[in-house]
Amino acid sequence: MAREDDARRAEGPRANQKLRTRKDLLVAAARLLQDGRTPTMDEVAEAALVSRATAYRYFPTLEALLVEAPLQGAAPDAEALFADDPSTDPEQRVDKALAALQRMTYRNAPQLRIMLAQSLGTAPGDAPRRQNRRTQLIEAALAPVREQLDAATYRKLCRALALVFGTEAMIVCTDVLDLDEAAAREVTGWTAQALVRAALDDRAAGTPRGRP
Amino acid sequence: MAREDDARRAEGPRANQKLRTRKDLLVAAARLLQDGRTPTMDEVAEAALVSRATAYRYFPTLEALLVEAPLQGAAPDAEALFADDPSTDPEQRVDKALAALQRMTYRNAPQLRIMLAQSLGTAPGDAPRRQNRRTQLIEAALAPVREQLDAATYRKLCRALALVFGTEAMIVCTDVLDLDEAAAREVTGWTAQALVRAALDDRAAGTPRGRP
DNA sequence: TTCTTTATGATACTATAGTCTCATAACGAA
DNA sequence: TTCGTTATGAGACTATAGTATCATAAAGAA
Repeated sequence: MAREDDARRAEGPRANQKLRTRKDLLVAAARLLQDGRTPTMDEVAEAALVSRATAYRYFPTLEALLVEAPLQGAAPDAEALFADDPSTDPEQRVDKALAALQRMTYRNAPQLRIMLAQSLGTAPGDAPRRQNRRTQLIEAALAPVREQLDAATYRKLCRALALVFGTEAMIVCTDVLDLDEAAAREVTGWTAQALVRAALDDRAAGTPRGRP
Repeated sequence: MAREDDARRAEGPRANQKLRTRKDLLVAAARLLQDGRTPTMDEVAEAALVSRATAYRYFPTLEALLVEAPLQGAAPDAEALFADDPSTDPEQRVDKALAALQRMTYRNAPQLRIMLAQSLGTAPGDAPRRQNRRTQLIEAALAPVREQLDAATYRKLCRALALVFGTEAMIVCTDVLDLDEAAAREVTGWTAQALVRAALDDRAAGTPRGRP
């Protein structure tokens, strides 16, 4: 019984002790990740006041530990974000959702980089599905106009916005374009706005590719 | 003279020998990467018929070697792509460039995934720069309209298109949206087209945010 | 050919990831 | 309290990344 790959639901004896140890490791990892560098398993274990062997008893790899480390400010909840927002302007709502997600993304950039790198390593087929925050957010922002667009256009807009909304867009802005957060905000905001308008124009024009 | 961090331009004596060794390492790495797994420095060195120590004389890290490994079908050369293309329609040219890059991207998807994962591992500051194919391609496609746009709009359009043109867009389409290559082509094509039009509309409207 | 220069190979070294084993200390029940 | 169970700590072990050093073989010039 040396290995217990998933101790998420602490069962059996000493459940509380195991939950505490697990939480201590995750909190320690998150705290070290905030500094922007990838800690070693030794460092996380030391910060959590446990031995390295124990750390490996709870997480099979260092990455598994880092990936589960809690994100600061949690994910922006789609429903909460628009709960008391009477606006029906899709551009405004999309911009609001994008801003919220981007704030979270940049705040947790080091962790998200590691999580993305991890998911890239495994084959896309058999891989554990990536958690998908963006789709909910995008659909919530577009809710007021969903009925105004035909299904194909709506789906296309959702997909196009997914290119702008996630960690990957942050990676492009940082690593390829060398932009800071404010500049990234500007570019992604303009892009999202252009896409929403284009979808609405598609509706107005009738034919998908038609121009006046 | 143990280290020679950048032997790209072989200078001094035995220039040819050094060029050959360097090329052998890159070719070996590329061949191993085709299989979809990340090779060790030992494996690359052995495949290239050199010692591990020599491999480190040419590339400071394994990552630096893998990142420079050549891709199948080379990168679509921006100048060659538009050399005998008289078209000045920016939408058409952008679409052509996007199609060419995407073909290459999907052809080398496994290798590009590894390369991206590698580059994500290191901090964005001190990391070895990622090779950047997309910017040249985008600028070549937009050459005919560059003068028609003010500098800020042009720059914004280039950056926005960078979100759609690279490996990251392929990752989003595959891992998040679960699209095949054809569907990805459709979404990115529509997105790029919308962005080009939006930039041209910005010009027509005078004020960046104005709508008729 | 011979000699100098230098790219290379061999090897040892440290640091970290990850696995495994065993002894111990702490928990929880009696 | 005592006692059995078990989470933990300590440490050895392998594999790989990366560095450093020294001897050798090969290139190129005389």
